[in-house]
Amino acid sequence: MRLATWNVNSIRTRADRVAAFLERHGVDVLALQETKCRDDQFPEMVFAPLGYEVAHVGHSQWNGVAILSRVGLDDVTTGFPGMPSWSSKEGVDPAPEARALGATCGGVRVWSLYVPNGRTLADPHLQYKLEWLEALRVAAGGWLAAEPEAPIALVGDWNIAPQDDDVWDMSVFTHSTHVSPAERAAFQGVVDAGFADVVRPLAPGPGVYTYWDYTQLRFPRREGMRIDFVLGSPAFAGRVDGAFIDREERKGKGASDHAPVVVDLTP
DNA sequence: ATGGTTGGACGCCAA
Repeated sequence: MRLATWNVNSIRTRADRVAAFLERHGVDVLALQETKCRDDQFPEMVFAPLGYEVAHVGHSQWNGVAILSRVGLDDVTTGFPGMPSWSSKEGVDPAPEARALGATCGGVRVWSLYVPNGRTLADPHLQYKLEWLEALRVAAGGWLAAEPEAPIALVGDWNIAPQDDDVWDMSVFTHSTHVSPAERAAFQGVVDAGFADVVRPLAPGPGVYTYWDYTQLRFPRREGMRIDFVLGSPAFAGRVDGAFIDREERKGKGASDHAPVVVDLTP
């Protein structure tokens, strides 16, 4: 089974590109982040003829996560237990955002995750990000404790560069989110709960990234960040026999600022 | 070249 994750940065703008990606690589299950649409706006009609079922949660023009599968799509769950809420505006009650979607596809429990950005070190959004990751650690740890042999994949845009090699120049990030000790500790907490990065061993750095900012010619300058990850439970990780980052997808007109991350599982 | 991308709610916020 071939599983991929991709922060697509608007599914409506890039539906054709996503369809071409699915066909080109024979992807069975694709987790998407930043679909940037409501459920009723998701272009399911592009993917149904190709044989993919779609699960999506999107409340507005922000966030939005989906799972496309041609090997079954069961037990769809929106959000995880304990997931924090957020409101950017004073006077507006915090509510759960469209940042987590779970489904069982071909026997694998897949979670499409869009971790909050954090914005700046002083922004309340960073505290939200840390609380969100802590709640995920607790929830995912519980799933694994209940079913130690379950193949579970936590995939998506984690908005964290766990290692110095995961950015092109650490000196640029001295006062930035994504590399702070608190964020890295929150990421490590999920790893310590039993979920391993299954891609890094097969796509080692330095200089291997999944995201390049649209500005400052970051992509042609090869100035990127590794912030999109496939974290697998022991049963999942033990079945991984291939992985790559599709850097070609970042090229050309109409590219997302993220590249897809692809993992192959043995049957 | 007095800017520098892109996307979505079309005026600015978010990344």
